[in-house]
Amino acid sequence: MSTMTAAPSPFSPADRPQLGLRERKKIKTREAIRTATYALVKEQGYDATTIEQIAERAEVSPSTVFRYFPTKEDIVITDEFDPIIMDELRARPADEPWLVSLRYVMHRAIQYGLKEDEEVSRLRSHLMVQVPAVRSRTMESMSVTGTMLCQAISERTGRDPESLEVRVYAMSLVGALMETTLYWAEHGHEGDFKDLVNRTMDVLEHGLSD
Amino acid sequence: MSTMTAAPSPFSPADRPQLGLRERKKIKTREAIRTATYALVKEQGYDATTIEQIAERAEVSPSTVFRYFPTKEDIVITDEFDPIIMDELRARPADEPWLVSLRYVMHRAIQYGLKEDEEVSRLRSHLMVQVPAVRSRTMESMSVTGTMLCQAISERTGRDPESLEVRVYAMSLVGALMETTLYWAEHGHEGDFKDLVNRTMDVLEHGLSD
DNA sequence: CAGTCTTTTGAGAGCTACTCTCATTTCATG
DNA sequence: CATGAAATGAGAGTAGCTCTCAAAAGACTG
Repeated sequence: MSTMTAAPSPFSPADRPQLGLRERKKIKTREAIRTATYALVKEQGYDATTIEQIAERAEVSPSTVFRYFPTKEDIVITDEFDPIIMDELRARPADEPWLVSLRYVMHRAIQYGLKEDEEVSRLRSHLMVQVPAVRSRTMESMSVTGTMLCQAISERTGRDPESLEVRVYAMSLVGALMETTLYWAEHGHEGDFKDLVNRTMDVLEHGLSD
Repeated sequence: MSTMTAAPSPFSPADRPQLGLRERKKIKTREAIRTATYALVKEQGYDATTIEQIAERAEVSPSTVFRYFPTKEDIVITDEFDPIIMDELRARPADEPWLVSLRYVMHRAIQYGLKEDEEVSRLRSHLMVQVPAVRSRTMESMSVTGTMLCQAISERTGRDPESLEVRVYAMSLVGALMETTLYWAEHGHEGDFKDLVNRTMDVLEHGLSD
């Protein structure tokens, strides 16, 4: 999911020879822009990094950067995890309790995301804390994740994905996970993120009461 | 709270003669900018409205607009409800169940906000749906509301306001209310917003199960 | 392989949100 | 009324982002 840590891309272009040269080049360009951005941001900080610099290092024109990413923040936050989470959720046995499935899939996503490139994960959540624009944009992208979750919940429970109840439920979940990520980053990424997620899920299940 | 509807200002400058001329002028300028913005946005839409136009109609210079509001979105979304909600929460009897207090205060806030200027309320939530930048900025400001809620929860329950549990709880609540506002706006503001909030609180209390 | 068609790219102009500086005006104070 | 502090306006400058158009590069057909 968008709030979660993630690697630039789950697949390298070489893995998809079935794609035409055009498509493969596009994927490479996309990765080049993101890699350049991460490097520059790490060197000089987010605000000091301009699109022009990113374009230069990625060896494309500034126009091309905007063609691939609508905003500067998107270069940092975009990931490809939403569909993966969806698939994982669908793959869970239908009789498994919803919250159990959710917890399991979250753990999988964390495992997957962190393994891919832990440093990028941390830089990203760090930026969420430091740069308001990135945080805003992340939250914005979370609403996409929320919509996706609504769909998943609907498939599992038969409820209307457009109903207020489902939407509220999904959004409160997404908000909670966002806060968990922030909390983790604010505390220097210490401790196991998985444990934090567990505690978060506990709060959502039982409230603050116990 | 920030996601909630609200009037430009709860008090008119005339009500505070104890303030110096300087302070009163500042309040007036602030209101003039906001009023001008609402009018222009209503006439031409958000994106088509430039800071220059706003400045012209408010009869100030563009520099002054930025001196009062850090970003264009802030002109639209800033409100003064967070402290009011805090006070209301503190005023509730200490032995009242937390969720009851919360529900009560939410209703009060809605009542208050809608009465002040219903049209502005609706325009604002409409912009949340239509303009991504406004939605992002609203979400951003919600984290402020979330922090405030953490404080309130802490005062009521004695828990650490910085703990993961409290923060997650507050943020899921805020996210849920945000989604409720969006839902209301997407459905043409039909029906009683109070009822929607009640349903939202039900979901938060009991989950989707029942 | 040549030629055509389509997609992608680069170059550059242009808009606007936003920042910073400095001179001027406006209010507060003794 | 004079002196000091704060708010304003004017203007220059930065950078994100959009749009247009012509050149370059991959895809397809005879």
